Amino acid sequence: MTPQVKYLPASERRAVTVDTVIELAAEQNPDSITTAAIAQRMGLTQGAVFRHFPNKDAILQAVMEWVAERLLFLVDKAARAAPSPLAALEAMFMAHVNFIIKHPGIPRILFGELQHADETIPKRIVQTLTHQYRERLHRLIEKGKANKELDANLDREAAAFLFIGMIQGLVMQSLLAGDVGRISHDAPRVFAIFRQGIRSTR
Amino acid sequence: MTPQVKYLPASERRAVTVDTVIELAAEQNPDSITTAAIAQRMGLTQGAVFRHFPNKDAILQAVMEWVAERLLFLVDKAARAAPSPLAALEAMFMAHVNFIIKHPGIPRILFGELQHADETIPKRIVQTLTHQYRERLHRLIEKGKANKELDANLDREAAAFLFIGMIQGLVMQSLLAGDVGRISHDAPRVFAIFRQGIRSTR
DNA sequence: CTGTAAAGATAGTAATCAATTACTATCTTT
DNA sequence: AAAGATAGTAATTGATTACTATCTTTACAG
Repeated sequence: MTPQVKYLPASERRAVTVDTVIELAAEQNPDSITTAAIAQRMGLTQGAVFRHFPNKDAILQAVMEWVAERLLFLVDKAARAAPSPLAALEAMFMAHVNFIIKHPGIPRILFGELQHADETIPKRIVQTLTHQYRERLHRLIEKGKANKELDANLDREAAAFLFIGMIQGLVMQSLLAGDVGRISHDAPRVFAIFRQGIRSTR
Repeated sequence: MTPQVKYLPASERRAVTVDTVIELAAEQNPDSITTAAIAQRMGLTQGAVFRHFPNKDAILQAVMEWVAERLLFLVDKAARAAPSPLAALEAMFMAHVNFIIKHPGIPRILFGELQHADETIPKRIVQTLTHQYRERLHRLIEKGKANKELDANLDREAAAFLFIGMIQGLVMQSLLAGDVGRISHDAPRVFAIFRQGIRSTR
């Protein structure tokens, strides 16, 4: 996908490298993506990669930073455009799901990072991301309670948990089936049950 | 944990190897568990492992088979002992969660397997497992509908999805926090929302 | 047009890991 | 207790991988 152009300015090369890693992660186990594979996909030799990153971890770190920034941006945009807290939750959900459909490699990289036992820098970025993500969910849920849209007794932490869990589940099933397209089919149906679980009982 | 005894009969050695891999997976990235590490943990040399398994993949395969069999057994037992379909779903959920708390390495191995792009044998075992798991969920949901416990219009596939997704989410959060104990605290709260989402609206 | 700094190519190194092989220790059976 | 079977050892091999040192090409400013 990403064009194979030589002699890019350093900042562009770093951006292309990030794109390439995400692209490769959609096709193979992210942990087994070699610097040689990244270079080949860009049309460079392996050594050239190290002109732009001090080591391999720095590449992954750049990927994680891009993902965190981009995902939060898209999700915020979707939530802002929604007319009510509950609608915002659904919009956020669908925006997240669509982001994953567009970049199927990303959840795989995320999962892979979480596997590492030690506290790597990429893992810390994921932690910060999910923390900020949960904060947004908590805020929307409280607004929904004030709004009477959501059950006043709703356990907001558990609800935020379930929200993220739904996405996890969708991703896992699509990994199992090897079919990313299924997600867009299943996502609204799953959200419907969630909605029933959190909304106020009239 | 597993005792370091030499000259075990082949079948026992294979069983100990499986235990050891699950043990190691709780401590480090499953993909980076080397045959040397497995051997060392058992008190053997690296080469000895290959006396009992033709290659490394066969070890993982044995692990997956053990997990699939054991999980389905525990989950079935829990469901059978429950007084109603909805209670069975909850019992199944808690049995699954407790299984993971006891063996935190297992979900990590599972995730790791799903990452592989090609159709490996371990991946196929996971597919079979989740298929059988979903069948059980579908059956319980239909029973619950007949029983009037569950909403007659409930989308059973989406509900099964969400059920598995909840567990995924709990596991992922515990991986993030590096604290398996949190699961037992959060699991019932998350299930409560799920219950609200699927039960019949009286 | 040309000098130069940045980007990339080439050709390595050291470390790691799965797998193999020739040999040895231990158990089991009769 | 001898003989055969089973389990484990020690050393090695070939492949892979992140990373590096040195040389070459390109883009572009003046």
